[in-house]
Amino acid sequence: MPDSKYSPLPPWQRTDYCGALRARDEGRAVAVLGWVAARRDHGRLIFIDLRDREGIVQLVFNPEYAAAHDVAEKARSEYFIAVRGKVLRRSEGTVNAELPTGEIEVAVSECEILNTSPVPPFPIAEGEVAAEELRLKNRYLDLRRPEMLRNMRRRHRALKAVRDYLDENGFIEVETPILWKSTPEGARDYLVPSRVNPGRFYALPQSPQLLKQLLMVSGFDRYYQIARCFRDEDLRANRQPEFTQIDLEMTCPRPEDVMSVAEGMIAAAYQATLGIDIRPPFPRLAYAEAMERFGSDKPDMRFGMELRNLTEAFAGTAFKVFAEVLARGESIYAIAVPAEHQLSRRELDEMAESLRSRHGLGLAWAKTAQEGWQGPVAKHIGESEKARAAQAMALKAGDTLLMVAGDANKIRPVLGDLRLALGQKFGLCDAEGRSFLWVVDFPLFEYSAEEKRLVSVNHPFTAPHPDDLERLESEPLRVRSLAYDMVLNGQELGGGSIRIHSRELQLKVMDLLGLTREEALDRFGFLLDALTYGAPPHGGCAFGVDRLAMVLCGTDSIRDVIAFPKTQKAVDLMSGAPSEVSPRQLKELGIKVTS
RNA sequence: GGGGUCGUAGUUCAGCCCGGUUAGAACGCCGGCCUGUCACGUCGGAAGUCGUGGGUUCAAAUCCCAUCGGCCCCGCCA
Repeated sequence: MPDSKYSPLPPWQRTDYCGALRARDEGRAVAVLGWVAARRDHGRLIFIDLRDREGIVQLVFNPEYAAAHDVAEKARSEYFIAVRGKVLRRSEGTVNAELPTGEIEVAVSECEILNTSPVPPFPIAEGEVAAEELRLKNRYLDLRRPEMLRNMRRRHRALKAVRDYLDENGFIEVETPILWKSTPEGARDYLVPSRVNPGRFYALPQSPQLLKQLLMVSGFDRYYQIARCFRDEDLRANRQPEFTQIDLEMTCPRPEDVMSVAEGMIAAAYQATLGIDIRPPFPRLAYAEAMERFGSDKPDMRFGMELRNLTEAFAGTAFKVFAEVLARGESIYAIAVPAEHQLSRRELDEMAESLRSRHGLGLAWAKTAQEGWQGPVAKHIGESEKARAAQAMALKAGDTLLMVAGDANKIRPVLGDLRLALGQKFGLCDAEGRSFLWVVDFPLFEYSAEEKRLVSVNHPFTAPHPDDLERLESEPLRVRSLAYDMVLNGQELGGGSIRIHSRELQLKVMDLLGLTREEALDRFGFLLDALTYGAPPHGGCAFGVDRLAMVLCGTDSIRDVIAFPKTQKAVDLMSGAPSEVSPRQLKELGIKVTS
């Protein structure tokens, strides 16, 4: 008698998923197949909780069916078994209200073990979380856990909704190459050697940016793709070397048109996954205002504690530290911690020390009270300045004022980080809160001190704001772009821009970025040529699928929404990738490994 | 490249500061008993390279150094 374990075909087909059985199925003869989640052996009566992707159902093995009962005695956790039996309504008092299937059970008449299992390296159950290293080494088991299955299904639902939405709005899904051209600007590329062209390399795309622009030149009018993107940079809790973007592009849109499509898309994803009704349009906030009020281009607006500019309030101050900064034409910004959230002297000192060591900035703090300001700097600050500051900040007695002096572009982000840290510390961020917004009017360029040249804030193909075109050469740093980022709770979900569709303007921007004509033609000649052939105005956006899935699943780790993620050292613990390859493979590729 | 943190039965963790008994607990696992459990119960049992290497010491899970790995962060991510 051959062991059923070796038969590639199950003895019978399932009629129902375990987790889908309900009281309405009472009396039906059913067949279910699944994994043993738990076994309770009462000697004569045996109960097995059988799990499949839809949930758990209780099986009852009665000694009357001796053969099935014998098999059940041998069954262990995570064995894969097939049973046939009858759905029975549970008697009064044995109903399990915790389970969706708890009103019924399957009385088993036939049972076969289709495969056995060693004791799993960690429990496969709701609410049990093992060390992540173990989970990643045994990812196929980790994915058996209901939470992970739920996350992956929610991700699927979101993408399905996005696809349906974009299809309904006339977008055509087009696949673009994974093996493509290295365009060294931005993140490091993953390179793939070409055997047929020794010494040459493909690059995996950091995004399909240029390809989708070319599709607009081709006349697709509206394109989208669920695109895998690759960036060889260090990993973070929300960053993997390969990730997925919803990439879309349209012909002749205004920024509002792209934003409106994106809002509808996100709303569709929320509706499909969580049944939550998101109501666009989202507020628009200019970059300059975001920096001024929140010290961030992706502000978390679930709470206040906004930055205020106190430069005016301290004009003519006798406080030396501030006076020196003001003399240099720099600024003083502050945030006020409301009286209901008190910081200890020690916490304030630690905060100051952290600012000093990480940014070389001093923190001037003062606690306000009826009898005046308290703190190390209080006595150096004049009463009229205090009054002006109090008015500017709308201070109440008991508030703590945190002030930083220096170059506005440097200190505002520092205060912005401080604001976020305090918001977290005091639990001001409502976990259920959803604060969507668009940040618009980004600058086109910023100055890179490291490279001593202008660099693109977004990417080199972003169109300048038409109102600022005449400043392009004279004051490039004051030119805004037609770019927009969607921000949710302080995290960038996606962003995009209207692109440059004129060869001349594109060459001018590349020139300002320090690219020579030759370099521009060498790297981007195909794009520049394409633009000459009646390229229509176009623009679009890209959204991070993984980050969206994180938000929808309520997790802080991107690895919880990716089936087979990599560790912080970019290793796949399950397969061992990246691994060494044979000398023969290397030789064929003309590659010599030197380290 | 840098900073922080964790690594002890299959699992989750305690023990580490202040070195000294046979390294403990819970869950899981194995065996016996058990016909209404669902975290079944009950009786018994097995189970450890204290990440690895070196050093200090009469003696190291414990102190020191190095190293490997997981995680978080800075740099990096147009």
